[in-house]
Amino acid sequence: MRSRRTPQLVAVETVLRETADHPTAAEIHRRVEHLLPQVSLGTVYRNLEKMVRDGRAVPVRLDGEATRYDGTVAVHDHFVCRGCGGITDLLEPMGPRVDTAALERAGYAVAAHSLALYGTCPACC
Amino acid sequence: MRSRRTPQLVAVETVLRETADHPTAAEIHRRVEHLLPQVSLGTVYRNLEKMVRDGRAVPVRLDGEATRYDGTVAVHDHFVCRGCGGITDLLEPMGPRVDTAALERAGYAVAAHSLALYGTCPACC
DNA sequence: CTTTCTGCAAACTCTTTGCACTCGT
DNA sequence: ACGAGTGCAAAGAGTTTGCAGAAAG
Repeated sequence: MRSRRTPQLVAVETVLRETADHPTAAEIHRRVEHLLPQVSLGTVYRNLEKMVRDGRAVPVRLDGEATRYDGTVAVHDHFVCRGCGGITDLLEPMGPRVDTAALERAGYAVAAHSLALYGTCPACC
Repeated sequence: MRSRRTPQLVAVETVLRETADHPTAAEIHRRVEHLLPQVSLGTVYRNLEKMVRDGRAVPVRLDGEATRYDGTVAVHDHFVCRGCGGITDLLEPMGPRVDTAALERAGYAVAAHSLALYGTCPACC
């Protein structure tokens, strides 16, 4: 037996898949309670952790806030609007180009990166 | 009276200025205790916070770890080695180029960014 | 049936804060 | 001497974990 598809796991997956924002564990818990009233926060954390391990969710850590979870699994960056607080996924081809040529030339092997851009989004003028 | 130059503040500044690594508040506390044996962790936090407000230190948040503090105040990025765990400041001209042209064209105003690169440093081959 | 998963609550880590006292200026 | 700063210890926020019972396969 490897992994069980419990209603709690399904509910967390559903919530994360059906949202465009980047909810924290507490926010996900609140939304899951809608479907499964007695779900515990600990279980939400355990299922999020499992989804991250399985590559079905991505934890996003910004500033001094709690960890947020992203259902968009493809490699991408984030834009954080200082006006509305919204977090936008930056996927290709809109995403920024990160050029690490100088670094690689110096002997660093770059395997991944984590990039958040801060500023004002079009809606916040 | 605006701001006092207490021995505790001076000690935190000294520790942060004289280190190349990126210590956490707890590590800074341990090193400061060397100079001022009875310093409290709360005071270290308060002085770090003050230095950050004054632009004399930069908080660095990576992964799931505690906040680290960087005495290098110039805008720069970080490289985190998965081999040795070391964190390297990436200053010009070695730092990566982040090209946000596509984003700006779409109406986003980018004011700042936070970028960490992960991989293997030259020393860890 | 077995083993993973759950709910609950306590524990843990990191950080902040209230209070009375201290000490720069 | 006055108020910013300090030590201490308690409180907060976020996250993890031990345990006994529930339930998926």
